[in-house]
Amino acid sequence: MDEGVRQRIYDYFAHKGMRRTVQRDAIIEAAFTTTEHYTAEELLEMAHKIERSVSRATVYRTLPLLVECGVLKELDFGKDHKFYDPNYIEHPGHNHLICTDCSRVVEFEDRNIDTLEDCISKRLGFTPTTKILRIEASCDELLRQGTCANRKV
Amino acid sequence: MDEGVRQRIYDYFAHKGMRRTVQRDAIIEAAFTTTEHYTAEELLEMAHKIERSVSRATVYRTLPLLVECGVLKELDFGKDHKFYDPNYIEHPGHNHLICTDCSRVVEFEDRNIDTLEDCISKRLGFTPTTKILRIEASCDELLRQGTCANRKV
DNA sequence: ATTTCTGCAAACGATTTGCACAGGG
DNA sequence: CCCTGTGCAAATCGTTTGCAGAAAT
Repeated sequence: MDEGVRQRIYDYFAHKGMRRTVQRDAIIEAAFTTTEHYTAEELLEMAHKIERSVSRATVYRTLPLLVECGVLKELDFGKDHKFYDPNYIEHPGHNHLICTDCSRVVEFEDRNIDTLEDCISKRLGFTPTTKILRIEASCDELLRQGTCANRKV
Repeated sequence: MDEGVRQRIYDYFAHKGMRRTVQRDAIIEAAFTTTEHYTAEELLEMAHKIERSVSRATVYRTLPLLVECGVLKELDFGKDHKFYDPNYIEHPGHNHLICTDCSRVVEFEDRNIDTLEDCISKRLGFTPTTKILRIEASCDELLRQGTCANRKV
């Protein structure tokens, strides 16, 4: 995982008078050795492989801290459970397109959308702090060829 | 409430072989006599004033039907509970800006955003079905004058 | 020694569901 | 009559929390 991120987390924890523990280390390690989105449950599973003593409670207690500290982004896909996105630090402005056919999530950035969002906010008398754009869409390839290759972009 | 909406709901219900009941009538009435967003619990409270016999279960059973039928939109503000938006039929493309200072929700439409979202989707090889844009923002007026008038736009 | 952390299991809160009865067609 | 709709209360499920012991500083 990126050492800058690790340092940022430790600094944040230290700043809050929080201690370093094997459980938290394992959770942090697990949280940033993937670029995929995950749920709390999935993170527990990943952290558990690194350190057997990690419990569900500690995962749930650590996740909000990572979000607070700005290294992890909480996502709301309209499902019952939340998702967490470790790619947020590298691509802070990225958005999500979810394929309604295969549930694949495509991340994308667009400077024009960003600018437009800022303009609209300003016009309404606000300064944006968080902008969430989620597009649900059907796969054109599936429509044309009857098969969704689930290809990486 | 709008009679076209009412008719659309009854047609949809009839089409599904569903019956008309005082409880559902009360829920529908309550759902469209406001232009505000509400939670299932709040809708129960409103429907309850119209017809005392409406129960929580029936509200929860009716809400998805109204969403399915396209007259109500389910919103995800990242809170624990869902919100429902009765303004969706009149302004299908509208988006939400949430004030982080006073929690007020401002609805807005923007043709440029719409077009841009379609273009991006196409470029990625998809056809958008649902586009959700949510902006969280701080109030400029509050910043300048130290007070947020919570004014209507 | 002092304070934060931990796992466990119980609690939580919004939503869903099984059931037996009520009521629309 | 038949079949759908209902309220109630219990169940569900992701997440949170109280607690007593464990570990970090």
